Amino acid sequence: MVVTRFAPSPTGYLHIGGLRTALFSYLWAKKNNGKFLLRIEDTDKARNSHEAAEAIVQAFKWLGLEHEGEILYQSDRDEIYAKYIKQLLDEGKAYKCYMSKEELSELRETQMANKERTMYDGRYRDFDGTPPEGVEPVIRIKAPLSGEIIVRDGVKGNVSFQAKDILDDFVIARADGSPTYNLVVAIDDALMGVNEVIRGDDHLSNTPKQIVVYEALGFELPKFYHVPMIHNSEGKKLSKRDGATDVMAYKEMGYTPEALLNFLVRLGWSYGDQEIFSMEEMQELFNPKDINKSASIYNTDKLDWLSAHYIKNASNSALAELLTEYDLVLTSHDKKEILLDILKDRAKTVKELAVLVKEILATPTSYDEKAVKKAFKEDSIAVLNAFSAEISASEELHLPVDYHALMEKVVHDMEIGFGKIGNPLRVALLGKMSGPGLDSVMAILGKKETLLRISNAVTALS
RNA sequence: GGCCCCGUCGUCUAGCGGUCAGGAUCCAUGGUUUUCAUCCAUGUUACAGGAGUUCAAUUCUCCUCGGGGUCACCA
Repeated sequence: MVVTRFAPSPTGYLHIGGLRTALFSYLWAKKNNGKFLLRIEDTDKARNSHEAAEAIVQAFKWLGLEHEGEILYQSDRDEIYAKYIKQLLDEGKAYKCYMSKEELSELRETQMANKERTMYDGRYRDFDGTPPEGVEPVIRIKAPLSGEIIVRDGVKGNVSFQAKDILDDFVIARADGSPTYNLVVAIDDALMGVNEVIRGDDHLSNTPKQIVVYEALGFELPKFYHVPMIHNSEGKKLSKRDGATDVMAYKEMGYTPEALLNFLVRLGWSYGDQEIFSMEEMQELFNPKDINKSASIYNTDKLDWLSAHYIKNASNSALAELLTEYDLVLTSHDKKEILLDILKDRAKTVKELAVLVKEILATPTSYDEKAVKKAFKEDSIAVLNAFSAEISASEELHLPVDYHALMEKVVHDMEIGFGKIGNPLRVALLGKMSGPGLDSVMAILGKKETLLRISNAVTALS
């Protein structure tokens, strides 16, 4: 069984990059009928992690991603870590180091002055004398100091590190006894049964250290997949400074989960030439072996296109449901079907759709100056009045075709081009030059409102 | 700086020794439309550079260059 996890450190909200690795992990678990777990990495107790976890859960909920079981908090697991620290100590695989912070930084300075790699020198590795007074020891693990560590990575291939280049006896427990990251990830992943780790490739260089922990503890190594970073337009790691990185901001902007997820799944992953993926297809087709090796730049052009695509292809009832978020409760009285039919291929986001709906439903209170200038010629008032008269005289006006017939009649009777009625009528009905088909607009507005808008315009623009 | 990763159109990507280097997006043009949007069609734009290996390299190897990540008693 494939068990994956998402293990954010609590930064307050779910980040767009975090969401992508979460999505990859989720999809891979689902594809294999496995489990997708959630763990909060809050060994730093200063932060309010439960609030952050709540924000993450909210975002997952919006997106329809579900994690299995309870959320694990590392801050609740001190005894577990303590137990393993003790085990390593007892087995002689870790030891207490009494080096003070001052001594440590002194060592670093010397090493830097000599242009050497800064590393712990192992001075307490085999210490059995009397510890110095007044120093609370940290606990360091005995790391191999020579040889090779190979990270077998499903994305990058086998990456080999030389122990002498990167390792030293790193700290696994601070002076206050609290465990450090490289220890707890290994322990938690092992204990949670996580056997496929999908995470950002900024963790690749940490992986050898975690392998040291896995091996010291006798745990089986998971399969690693290190997915490339998402960069900003400057080519740097995407950060909070880069604008909309909070996933929930996309909800605010009017994007739907299906659009956002589809956008994200194609960032760094591909399946031939396919661009559109439903949630079902993602679960069916996703495979981490197809993840790209290189970083990608965050650019939301395609998100807009996808979002427009999904709105265009959504059912009217689904759209109406989405619109309730914008205080729009459409009833059949608003000719909901016609309204959404003509508007849904004009909006990139639900938010835009809401604006378009409101614009049509609201009686214009002003007329765009340029549009008036362009659309209103000498005979425009006469044409509008003639059209008005036709409407008033008609009993059965329901469908767009009914109104269209009247427009054609006026065009024919007055021997004018279609533009002669279309342009001024558009300004009268909508206050501007652009918009959906007028016959549909009038069918939505109904006879009474149509007449009102025409007479308003005639009065205002005569 | 050490170590590690990466390098195909502006962007997301396909490619896994022989392709007119494909798709999508963006942009531009044309068509459809009374307008705008949609839609359709067309077009511009890419293998970072240099050595090898090979009959043949975008593809394999090495070097250079460029970008990124990481080097904590942060995660």
